[in-house]
Amino acid sequence: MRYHDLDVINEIDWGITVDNASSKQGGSRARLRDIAAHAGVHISTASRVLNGDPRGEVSADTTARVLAAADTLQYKPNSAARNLRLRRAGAFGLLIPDLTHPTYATLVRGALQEAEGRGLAVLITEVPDGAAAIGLRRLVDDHRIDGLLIATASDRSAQADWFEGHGVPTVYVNRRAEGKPTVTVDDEAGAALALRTMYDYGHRRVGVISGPHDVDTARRRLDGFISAANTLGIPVPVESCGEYTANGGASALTSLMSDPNPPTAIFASNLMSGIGALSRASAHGIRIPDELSLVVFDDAEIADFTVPALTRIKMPFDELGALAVRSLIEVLDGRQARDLRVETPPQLIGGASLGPNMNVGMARQ
Amino acid sequence: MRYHDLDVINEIDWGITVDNASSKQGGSRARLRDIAAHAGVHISTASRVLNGDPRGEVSADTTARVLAAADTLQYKPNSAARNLRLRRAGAFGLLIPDLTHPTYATLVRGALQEAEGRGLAVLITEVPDGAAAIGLRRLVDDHRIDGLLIATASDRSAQADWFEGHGVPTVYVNRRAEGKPTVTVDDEAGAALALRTMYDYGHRRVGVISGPHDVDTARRRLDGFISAANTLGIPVPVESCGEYTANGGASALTSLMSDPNPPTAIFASNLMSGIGALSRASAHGIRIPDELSLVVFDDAEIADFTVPALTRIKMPFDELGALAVRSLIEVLDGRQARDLRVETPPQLIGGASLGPNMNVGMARQ
DNA sequence: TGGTGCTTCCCAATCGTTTGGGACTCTATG
DNA sequence: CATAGAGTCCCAAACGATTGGGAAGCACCA
Repeated sequence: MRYHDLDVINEIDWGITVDNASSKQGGSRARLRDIAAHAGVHISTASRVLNGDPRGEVSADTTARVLAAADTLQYKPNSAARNLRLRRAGAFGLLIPDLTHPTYATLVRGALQEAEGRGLAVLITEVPDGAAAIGLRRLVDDHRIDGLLIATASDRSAQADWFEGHGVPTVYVNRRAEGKPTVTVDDEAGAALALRTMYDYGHRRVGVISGPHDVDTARRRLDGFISAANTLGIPVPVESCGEYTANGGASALTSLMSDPNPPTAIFASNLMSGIGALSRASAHGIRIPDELSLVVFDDAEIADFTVPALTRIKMPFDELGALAVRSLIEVLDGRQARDLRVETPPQLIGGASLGPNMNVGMARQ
Repeated sequence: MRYHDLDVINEIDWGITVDNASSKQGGSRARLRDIAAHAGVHISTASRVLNGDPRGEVSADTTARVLAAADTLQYKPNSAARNLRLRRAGAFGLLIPDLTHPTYATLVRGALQEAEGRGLAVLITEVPDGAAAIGLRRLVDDHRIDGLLIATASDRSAQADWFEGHGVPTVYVNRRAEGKPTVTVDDEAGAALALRTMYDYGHRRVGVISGPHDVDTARRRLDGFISAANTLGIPVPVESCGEYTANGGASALTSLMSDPNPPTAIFASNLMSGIGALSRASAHGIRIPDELSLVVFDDAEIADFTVPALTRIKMPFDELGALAVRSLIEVLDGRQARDLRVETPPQLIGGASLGPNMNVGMARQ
């Protein structure tokens, strides 16, 4: 009876007067029937020209008339009707672990824009790592989404099983997953860029604040960092496993700097842990970048306003979101898209947390 | 032909084999028809019991049978079909200016949770202030949303006209608007809390970094701050109009501190401008909180990891999002909801950027 | 017997599209 | 002149739900 009784809904009635009697410009939207009448053709013919039917057996003349009618009447197909007939939803789900993280926000932005351009809706759902995605399940149950973008890097998000069990086409975003379509950025290259930049500044003893080992991005960033170090022939970086959180970064920094032979530069493999590390360094009275250089993975406006501003690696997460949408579309089209990667190279953003290695003795170690 | 040709779509075919012949547990979902058959009643009867039809003329026995059938077959109504019949979308649009701002993320989170609990979808759209909401317009054109939540505080977002012209029920979130349903938090109380706290710490000469005057929240926070100052009988705060951005906050701080008689405490009326101010203070060599206290409006994880951590006013933005959804539902139900306000009081979060006024001479001014 | 009133359920139209299967009009060809 | 084959377009059945309007069954009463 009332709108909000969604499970008990019978009638809805708000302002929008629906003029049933072949209304043209009247209160309501033009239906296909209207434009068919206006063009003097059958409704199915109208549908065919509007959809570019593959049979393509409608004359140029009628095509023009229908198009003109659709234009003057400002016809917009009713997506509910179309979706019903087509047995689809015209929407994707997008699962992210945390809305407040700027990195995910950027990804979401990219996905939204790409989807918008294709007339697709994106239903965003926030599901903290380890939590059950009940809201998302409901979306699936209600046939509200055709496919799912899972942008959670953690292996321990048990979501996947349920959705696969229900036959929801899925693309994994920002992580690799065995035998499943994935979309990633070049995390290895980003981490390698961080290391090479540190190297160029004379740092030879470097540390890395890694993320949890059950998080795919954390593994790949660590790999990229270490193998770049190997390539340049500097000692294996000392690692401390953070939690991809500010607190994790903070305690990781303490841990790294309590080494008898501490690093002169540290790479934090995500933004929040980098911010936490910066904060903790300040608490320890470690001056950055004079005594310790810091480079963080990920970029956000905030990084320009820490003290000092963070030197950072900017990854194309907006493109990642967009590519994810395209990839899911391909999956839905039946094309087996596998591991896609955004090829836009990582970008070093200046900041002021990276400086030359002052510890000359170390430089030649 | 292919999924992505949304304007040219004819057929869709991915894995999900649809078993047309009265499938029960078969590949596809159970339809209403299936549970009707299973319960041995007509489809309309099934619909009536499942929806709690107001006519209420179905016997207890059949009711039980239908319910049982729906349970065993795990019936979930097809939302496209229901929406078509009901001439609605079962979804709201949510317009926010910037996804990466944690404040909006919190609001979004609250709205999502509330909507999820009611079986509603929320389509989030990011529209920077001053930009055209083309994506959102498309959602309206496609009948994809029943109503709209506009969470942009800026007056100069010209969106509203178009949507009102198209008869889209709208609720304004986080701002007041003449003659329109709005939902807000108690910005005045938050700002007043900031001032009273500063006062308690002995500050008498205070400054405020305000937001743009054409932004409603900025006006209300400034009002709350100033009138609290009046109440306590301390001089009218010096104001500098920022831009609600870090850069704006930074230059506002410079401006305030270049006063011959600078404030001993500053209130930044949003998070980013506060962070910008903090950064700039550091650049000026102003020690916080020893030489200058800083209290910011809004809360986010990041505020705990600036140096020093920010003393801040936390507002219930998640509740705001939830209330906004409820308000829009009321509007759709025809009830004229006007200016709602989340009554949860603002909360002061410690941090370390507020300290006692060291400038004793000023304290008694 | 026939009429009235309840209770309980079924019928069928409808929401707005898409699409396989004809039906009709030409023109070309044997 | 009959027939075939294009070229166009219309018909009608879906997609899966909701709902006003009966219809059937039964009890009651005159």
